[in-house]
Amino acid sequence: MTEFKKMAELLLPNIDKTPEYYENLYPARKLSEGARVVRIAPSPTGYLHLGTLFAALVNRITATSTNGIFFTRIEDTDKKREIEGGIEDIIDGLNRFGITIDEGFVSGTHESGEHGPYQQSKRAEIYQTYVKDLISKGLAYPCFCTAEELEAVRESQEKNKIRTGYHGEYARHRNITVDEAAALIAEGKPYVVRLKSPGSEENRITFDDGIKGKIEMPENDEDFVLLKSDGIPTYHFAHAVDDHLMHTTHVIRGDEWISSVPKHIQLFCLLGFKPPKYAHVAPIMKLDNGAKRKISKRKDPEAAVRFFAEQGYESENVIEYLMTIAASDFEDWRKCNPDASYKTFKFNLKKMSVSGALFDENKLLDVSKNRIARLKSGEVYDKLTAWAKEFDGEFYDMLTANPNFTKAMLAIDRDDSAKPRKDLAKWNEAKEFYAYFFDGLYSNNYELPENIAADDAAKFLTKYLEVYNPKDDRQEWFNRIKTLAPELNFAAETKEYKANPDAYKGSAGDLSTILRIAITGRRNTPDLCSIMQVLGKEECTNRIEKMINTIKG
RNA sequence: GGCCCGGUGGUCAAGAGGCCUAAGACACCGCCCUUUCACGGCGGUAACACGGGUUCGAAUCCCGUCCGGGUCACCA
Repeated sequence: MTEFKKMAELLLPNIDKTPEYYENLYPARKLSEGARVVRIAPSPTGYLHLGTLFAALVNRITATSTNGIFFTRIEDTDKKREIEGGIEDIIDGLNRFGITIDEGFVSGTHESGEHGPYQQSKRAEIYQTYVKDLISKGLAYPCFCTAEELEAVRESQEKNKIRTGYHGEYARHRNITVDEAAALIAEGKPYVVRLKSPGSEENRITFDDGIKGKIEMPENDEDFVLLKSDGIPTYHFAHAVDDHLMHTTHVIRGDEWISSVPKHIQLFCLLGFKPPKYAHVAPIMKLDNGAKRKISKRKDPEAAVRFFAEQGYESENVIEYLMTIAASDFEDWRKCNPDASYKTFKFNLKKMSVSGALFDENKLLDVSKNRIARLKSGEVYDKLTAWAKEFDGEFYDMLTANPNFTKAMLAIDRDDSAKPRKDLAKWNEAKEFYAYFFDGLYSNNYELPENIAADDAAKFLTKYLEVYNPKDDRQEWFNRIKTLAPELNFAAETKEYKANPDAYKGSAGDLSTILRIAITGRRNTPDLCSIMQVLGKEECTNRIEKMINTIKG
């Protein structure tokens, strides 16, 4: 038995499987030509945030547009940082945004697929099998350095302006013998397993990034950690083993990983795996005191996807916005295909931006408005009440007390309009926007514009009550106001008034403003005639009388 | 600091040596439409980081400077 094999047996005596066993267990996928197998590998160390959602979306549409597979894998190798409910929040969150998952963790609690388990904490034996193989080939070894020792080396390297890290002559345990290791183990010393990197800083490696193009970097010469002292792999090692065994073809991930690519490529080669294609997505940025920086889940409330739900952004509208960032030609496509699902958009990784885009809430608002404007009142009702049910119980009760009333309200300037209003971008704006339809929200202090005298307002409203007919259509409704205009010394036609402003107190438009204030307490609202129809004769009459009395009293 | 990547209006961006007098969208401003607001229509302000090359010709290619971002863990 060689020294290396002895070392392997010493370190991992209980591992009796071989890499071949797993190679046979997870045979290649049968997929059509050009199909891409992609994945997202979140770690449950926090809640679903915008960056993860974005990466998931890009992976999802890549799989969709190539008839490939999109799977999820939970990277729970860092037990210290893991949070309760993290998996559920991320996976179920993805589902809520309409990101369908073909394989792996398809929900927070269920996994499916032939290539599992899809949770790294359940794959320890697999990783250890490959590590054992590496050790037995002299490509990995145990390192007994303590954190303090490592830190001391790093400090001295810094002081002497030497490249920091565990490489070359600084790789202290690189040539440790079996006997030495056995002695240390017998003493109960903890250790990690490191890669014995055959690389050199002098050599350059190049790879063709799916988004950024050709990238050239020094080869990895760092004896980085494969297995932590608890026997759990680091990200790098788990990535190589998992994506090989799961037959990932394209690794699409955040560009903070670019600098690790030399490690990853080296690992794939040493393990005898074919490396996947890499594509590194630029992060979504945020402006902070004039400086651009990666959006952070700790500092930025909008980084947590929960924020959008609370605000009442429709999840599909957030996706719509993210698509505009992911593909610069998406908006043009949308213009030509207003009704199509974004999933049918022909997505091309190569067209993605190489640098990070600033998160633009104005744009999100605009995209959302445009989408909501396309909805009919029934759909708006369903979505709005679904939101209110979760985030605003009081409003929910108001909305659902009389569904037909609420739907009629939502239909104003929407259902029969060729150019539907674009006013609501997110549901938390609705309460304020529609306040005057609800007893608990409506209030009125009868504030008139400066050019209208209270007396005139009262006179007009009194006369209006005499002719008010709730059955009027829009045209008749306004005609009635026009007919009242002359006797109050207001111009019936706006043009007339504008041509000769001194001859009148105002125009019919001003009179409708008085009515609008009486009914809604506001100067600006959607179509007043429709509002009055929805409110009904009794309510309108009451509101008008109340204003008359307030002015006179 | 080393190593990577990147710099076109306030934002997202089109742009592959001549089609660039630099598109489009968001935001902003103005006008028109209009019973208000919104919608819609029309118009406007506003950009190739800087300096050197290469070339008949540079936003586009090369070099340098500056600026920004990422990364240098028993985190992912």
